[in-house]
Amino acid sequence: MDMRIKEAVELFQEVLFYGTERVIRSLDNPLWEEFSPEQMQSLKLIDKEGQITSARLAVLQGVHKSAVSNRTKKLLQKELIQVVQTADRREKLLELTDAGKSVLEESDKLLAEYLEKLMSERVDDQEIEQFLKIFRKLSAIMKTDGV
Amino acid sequence: MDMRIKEAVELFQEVLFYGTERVIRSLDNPLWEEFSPEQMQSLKLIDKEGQITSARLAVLQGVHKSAVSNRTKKLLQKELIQVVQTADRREKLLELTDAGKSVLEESDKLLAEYLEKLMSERVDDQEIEQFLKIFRKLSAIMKTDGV
DNA sequence: AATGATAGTTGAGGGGGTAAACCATTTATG
DNA sequence: CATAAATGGTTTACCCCCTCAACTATCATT
Repeated sequence: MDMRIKEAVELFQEVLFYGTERVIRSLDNPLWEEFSPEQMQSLKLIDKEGQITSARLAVLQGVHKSAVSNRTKKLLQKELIQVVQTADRREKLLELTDAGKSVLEESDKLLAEYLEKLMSERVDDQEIEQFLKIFRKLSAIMKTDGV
Repeated sequence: MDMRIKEAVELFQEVLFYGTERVIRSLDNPLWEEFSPEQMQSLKLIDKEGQITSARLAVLQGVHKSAVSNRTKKLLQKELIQVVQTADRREKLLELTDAGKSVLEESDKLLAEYLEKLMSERVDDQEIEQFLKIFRKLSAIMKTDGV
């Protein structure tokens, strides 16, 4: 039992904390070089909600509103998102532009190809099921507490 | 099959790309606030190898040598590592100081407690086995290609 | 000795983040 | 109704991370 925890600690650090970072950095597709992971995540979240406020985006990404404000400015410059004014003139709703939508689609497509290739090469069918199961669980856990 | 890939893409992004970051940021232990994840990873790698060169550390972390040089300077200032001169006077071997070792130990202990609590609460025994199995596989995949 | 390769450092430029101060606007309350 | 309090965002200062290219120092080769 103790050994298992020890192994789990090593694996969690290796895979989650450091491995992913290394992998992201090594992605050499121009799309992933032009837009940061956090920017891509913003697009994804905005897309999911259709329209979203800065404040909510900050909660979903788990960062301060100033971080979102900063990122939003960059996405606006790149013309991937646009702002819609609401009745409450303090708040601004963010939504994707057509360019933003196609960047997001393209990114998902690339990632899908990547994973599909990887899985077919190195992971058998039964393992894929287990992958999904474990990742569903992780996703659920990460959403409630932090891990 | 197509649906599974689609779900896998979502889950990978949610868990690996964004979830982990969010979790790391939410860790409120002073240890994790004082030292960045990359700094902790450096300590872990230096510990594993006993003594290590800048160049090798860069390869293991998957970053440019300048990034390592920069980080090394900070770890030296915090007195977590020290430099040993070799015959080849161009290269410097890094090794942990006693302070560095105890920081690393403390960090591993905290993480172990964290995971243990988490697992016992939300994950049953059989799932833990699956977790380990999947993460071993992921770790292996990440080490060879990037994901 | 001269050329070339190797180990690290430095500096510019851009990504990420926090925290606190600061507008603007809306809501609540005396 | 007017003033105080709360809310949504922006800005600024400061820190960490990274890459890329230029540069120093040292070792190895020819």
